[in-house]
Amino acid sequence: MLYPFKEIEEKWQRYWQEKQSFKAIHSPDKKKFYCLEMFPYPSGKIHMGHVRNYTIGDVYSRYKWLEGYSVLHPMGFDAFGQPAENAAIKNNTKPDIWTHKCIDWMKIELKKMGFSYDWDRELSTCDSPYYKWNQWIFLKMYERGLAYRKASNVNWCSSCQTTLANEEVVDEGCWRCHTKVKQKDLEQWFLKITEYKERLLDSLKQLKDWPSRVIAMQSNWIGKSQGVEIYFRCKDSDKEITVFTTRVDTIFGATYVVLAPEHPLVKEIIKGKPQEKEILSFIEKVANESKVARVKEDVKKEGVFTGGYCINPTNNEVIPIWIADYVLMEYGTGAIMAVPAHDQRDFLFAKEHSLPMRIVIQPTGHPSTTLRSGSPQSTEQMTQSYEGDGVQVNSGEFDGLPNSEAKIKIAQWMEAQGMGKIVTHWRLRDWLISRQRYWGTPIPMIYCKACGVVPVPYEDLPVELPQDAPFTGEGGSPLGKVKEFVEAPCPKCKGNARRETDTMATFFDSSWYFLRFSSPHFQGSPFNAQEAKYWMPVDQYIGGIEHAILHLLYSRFFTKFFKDLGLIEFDEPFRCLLTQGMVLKDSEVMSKSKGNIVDPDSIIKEYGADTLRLFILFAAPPETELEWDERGIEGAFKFLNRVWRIQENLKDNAEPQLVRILHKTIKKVTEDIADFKFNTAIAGIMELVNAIYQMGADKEVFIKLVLLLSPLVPHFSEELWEKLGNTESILKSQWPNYDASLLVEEKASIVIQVNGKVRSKLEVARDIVEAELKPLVLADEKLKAWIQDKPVKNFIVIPNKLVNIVV
RNA sequence: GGGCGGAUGGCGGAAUUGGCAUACGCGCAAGACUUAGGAUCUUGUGGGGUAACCCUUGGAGGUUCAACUCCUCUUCCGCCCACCA
Repeated sequence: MLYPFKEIEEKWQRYWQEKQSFKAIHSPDKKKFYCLEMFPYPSGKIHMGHVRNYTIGDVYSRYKWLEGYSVLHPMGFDAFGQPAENAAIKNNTKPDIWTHKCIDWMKIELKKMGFSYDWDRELSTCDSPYYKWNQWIFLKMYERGLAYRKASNVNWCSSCQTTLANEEVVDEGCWRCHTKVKQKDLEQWFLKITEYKERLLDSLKQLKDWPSRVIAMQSNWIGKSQGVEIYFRCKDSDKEITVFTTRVDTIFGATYVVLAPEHPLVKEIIKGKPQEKEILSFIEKVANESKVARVKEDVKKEGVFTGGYCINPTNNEVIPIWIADYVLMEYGTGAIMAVPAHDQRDFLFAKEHSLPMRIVIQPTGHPSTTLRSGSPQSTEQMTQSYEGDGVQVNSGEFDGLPNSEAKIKIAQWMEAQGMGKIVTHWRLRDWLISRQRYWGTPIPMIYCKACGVVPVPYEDLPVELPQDAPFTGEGGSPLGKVKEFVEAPCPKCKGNARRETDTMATFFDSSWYFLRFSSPHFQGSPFNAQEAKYWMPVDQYIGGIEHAILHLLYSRFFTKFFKDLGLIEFDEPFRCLLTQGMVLKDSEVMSKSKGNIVDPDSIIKEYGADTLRLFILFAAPPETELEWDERGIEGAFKFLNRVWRIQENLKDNAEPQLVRILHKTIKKVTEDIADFKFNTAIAGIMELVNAIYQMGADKEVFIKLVLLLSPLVPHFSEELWEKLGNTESILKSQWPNYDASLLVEEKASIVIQVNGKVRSKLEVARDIVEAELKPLVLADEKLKAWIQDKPVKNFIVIPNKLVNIVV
């Protein structure tokens, strides 16, 4: 009764493997399509998120195969990283062995889903033929000054015993284990991604087929803001305080200056002042505060007066210098000019400490502005700051100008007078890649007492990761404890030297793997330029939104770097991007801690991979969250059985009406799959199946139905395809075309509205002219009651669709 | 606070971009077949009303012959960024 999914799936998985059905072939005469899903971390088990991600990519790849493209659809493993070390400690094994075992398990599960990967191109980032090129890339970056070492205050996770990039700090905690991050000084390797900031921002414009929110997130992360740096001379010394502002139009309203507590000038300013002691204790207090607490909105802005004064260069006014916790050393210059009348934080602070304020932007007469701002005429009346637009007042020669105009004029004037400088500020920081971990790519550098920092020569690559290292889980780089690794001759003077014992952040590994897939076994360079030229860029990239910033930004950075090396001619790696939604159960993310995980393997056992694929595709559009529903799985399974039974009752000839529906379905499914609307594509196929149950299908219709299903439920379709008498795989067939002439019906069903409400329907000849249609409509009995004897004011006709009679 | 995205039956979700709201599936109900049904097939299924009809896409207005779709205001939810100067 039920279709034998188990035998079918095993049979076709074996067939595809034996026939190498998904081998990507570089054929210059054919259009290529590179479909890539973000490769997984080999934890050993695939979860529903993987299943969803990879099913989407698989359907698209198979569809492209049938459309005649030469398809590259590879899979690999992002295999370096901490869990392998933790597992090594816990299970007393080696990270290498543990990881490869996990990869093997995962491959078995991926194969059980019937994904169309070219397994000959498989790669793992933890294998030296791959990470050798990480080292090569690092050396190239070093040569060009893009990799550099710097002692710096770094984010430190005491649980993972490692440094973290700013991007890896989430809510002040480690992105992996959520332990609170501390600050620590260490010599670290950085990549100068900031050198590419303008290009990374500008070429976002090229990415027309990326989700707009990913573009926005990247753009915010790069954080370009234009403004002016203003120099405030201190009153009693030759020191200068530089502040950054994006609102230079409010400069005449600056009534005090605020420094971050950590600002280097603070100590000098307060020296010898009566308040010195009090201020130092305030600074201490802020330093001990967690950043989370400091940033909390409801917390009062705290600050103290330094006793010092400085001079506003635009009007020579002497204004006090304060210190406050709401000014951050990490942003801008660590100092601000405070304009309480036009900045809400400054406003609250000024009220609290009875500091003066001055209005310099007066809302214009425009009612909406006035109403919303409350348009106070004096500072006493103000209950909040006014941050909107208006005209300049109390601003010297700039009075009367609209502030948007004044902003530019004041900036230019100040620059000309040497009071300040027009600058562009960026939020993007250089990328810290050093990790005090074992399971990663060794950074190919040697420290020699005589020669200093010496790069490992290219011919000595790879610097292999030693098999054995002590894992205690306690501080420092495990590699530092492996004597044979650490001790190395200096490449320059051949004297005794030490290797770098830190490894690279794993985001390095994943920043170029998509290029390696074009020629995964190539020996001469990270990838074969000819192959990359044919296959790249990735035509469709699919993965989770959680990688919207880091992974995608780094990959874009590396691609631009490769272009600068002359290895490729494009500078954006991913043409189209799809970010799939998460899989939820009971409206919550599936996770171990919540204990609501549904194991794909158990679903495959009970219903088969095709049913799982079909459910996941049908339950929601790919970009939205997907609510797991056991009954939905059963529905998908029932549908496949319903299709399976059709073959038992094929007729000799299909009715013309069914053929018409078939062609409509082909059109719909083609368009929907091309647009990733798998849910409606499947709904369309279900309608066709319902029509077949009504009218009965012949073999021709059934063949087309199976073809339409084949990207979605491949094993099922291959089996039916074979039963239909085909001797070759359905993959060798072609995506069906539809006959446009069959889509046009002879009759048109017209909806008739009276005053915009549907009152009747009418079957008329297609493309009937209005003159003929009108009397037919007006003769309709059902309309009589609605029209009565009222005069027809308007008679609106939408051809072949609708008539609206206005009375 | 800033940015982006949402809100449609009991549930997941459709709606050719301004033209029949609720396609398709789940669920539910009835019937057929059956020794049996948690299988299969058929039919029904937004709400109210005996009915004619009326109401319905978070809420309030507006534009239009016609609004889930466009505009204004508003409420709630999700995600990302954030004392960003």
